Amino acid sequence: MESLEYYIKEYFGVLKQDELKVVCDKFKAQILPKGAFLMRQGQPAHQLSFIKSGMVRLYTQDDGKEITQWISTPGYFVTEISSFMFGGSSRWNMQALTDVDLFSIDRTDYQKILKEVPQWHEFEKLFIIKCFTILENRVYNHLSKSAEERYQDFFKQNPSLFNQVPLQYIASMLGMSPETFSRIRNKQLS
Amino acid sequence: MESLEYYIKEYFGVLKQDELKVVCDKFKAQILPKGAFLMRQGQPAHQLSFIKSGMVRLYTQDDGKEITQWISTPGYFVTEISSFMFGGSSRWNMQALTDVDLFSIDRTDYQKILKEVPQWHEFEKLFIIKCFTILENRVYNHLSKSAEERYQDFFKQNPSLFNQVPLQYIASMLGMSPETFSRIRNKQLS
DNA sequence: ATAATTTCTTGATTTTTGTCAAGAGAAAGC
DNA sequence: GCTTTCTCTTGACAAAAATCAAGAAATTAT
Repeated sequence: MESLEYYIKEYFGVLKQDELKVVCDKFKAQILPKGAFLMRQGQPAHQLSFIKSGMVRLYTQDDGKEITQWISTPGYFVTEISSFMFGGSSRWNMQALTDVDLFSIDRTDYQKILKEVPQWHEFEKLFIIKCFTILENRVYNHLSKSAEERYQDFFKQNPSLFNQVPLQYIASMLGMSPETFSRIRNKQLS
Repeated sequence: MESLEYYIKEYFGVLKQDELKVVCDKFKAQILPKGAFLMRQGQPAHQLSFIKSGMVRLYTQDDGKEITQWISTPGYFVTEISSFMFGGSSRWNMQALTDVDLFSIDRTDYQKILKEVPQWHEFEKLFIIKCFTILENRVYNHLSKSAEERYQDFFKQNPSLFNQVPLQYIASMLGMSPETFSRIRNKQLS
């Protein structure tokens, strides 16, 4: 649980120690084997999870082809926020790429946080603004950069991911075919 | 000011009438001529604006080339949220594409809203989650769709924009060259 | 109204990226 | 260990998109 406390402090700002405990206690440890689904496209997102170890892939499957939206790694939170907050159905699948250790909270418990930590809305707000800003940069990358530049930028920021997950998923997430990814990769190595 | 009240209700949820007044009164009418800048890349974003009429382009200029991130239209809010909320410098320029009628609020006044409308953090949170969700879809479009599909989707949702602003800006914002945009457009018309 | 500037289109060409197919390599299952 | 399955690479080719250049069209300024 220590890691969760650490990251909640990091992402959500400085809570009082007792508040931090209130929040963390609502998260429950959860273990999922490789291949298991945390969430299914078209169904409601009933939980928010913090990844303690392992990796989770967010992807959509539309008329056959799969698009990997994101790969979540230890130390990050993961959910389909629109569905989790407003109800409605999730736009993507969330599947464990490896065995995964999580701390998860369901919608009901999540809503109880507010009763005990009045500032919670503010923390959420600040957290989501940061996420929003990162996404804006991601859009910018697609407007201004070639596949090769997107590869390089992402590799610089996440070198370790490249030997932990199937590269085709990283390719998809960066908006290129596996073949293009492979060729760029080859060029970089030599 | 009626339109501002209407949209604040629409975006930020149902406030009490007196709270709504508190919020709206902090926004000041502002008129900018075509070509004027609301904000400059590299400088702090000191205001949040609601567009009453006219259009505003958000763009970056890096090593010569210009990337249009977004074109904001009447009924929407516009700022560089990271800079506005956290300080630091704005990632893009905001320039009036036409004469523009705004209601604007500066950071100082914005922060005062909280003192008078305790729920404001929550409204902001919900608002930003919606924006975040829209951005996620925009990323998805770049991962999964061709230039032509992005054109068609955007045209369906914003047909009126196409005869109101220079098309090269729309092209950039959709992640394609003006020439590609022009050819797709030609194909659609015939 | 005319001139100057900006924007848009079009063609020719190059570059980038995707697709298809086959095989090599790695990982998982038995 | 061996087999099966999944993943990655490579080549040949096709398609998509960018670039360059020139001219047409539209807008703005004078």
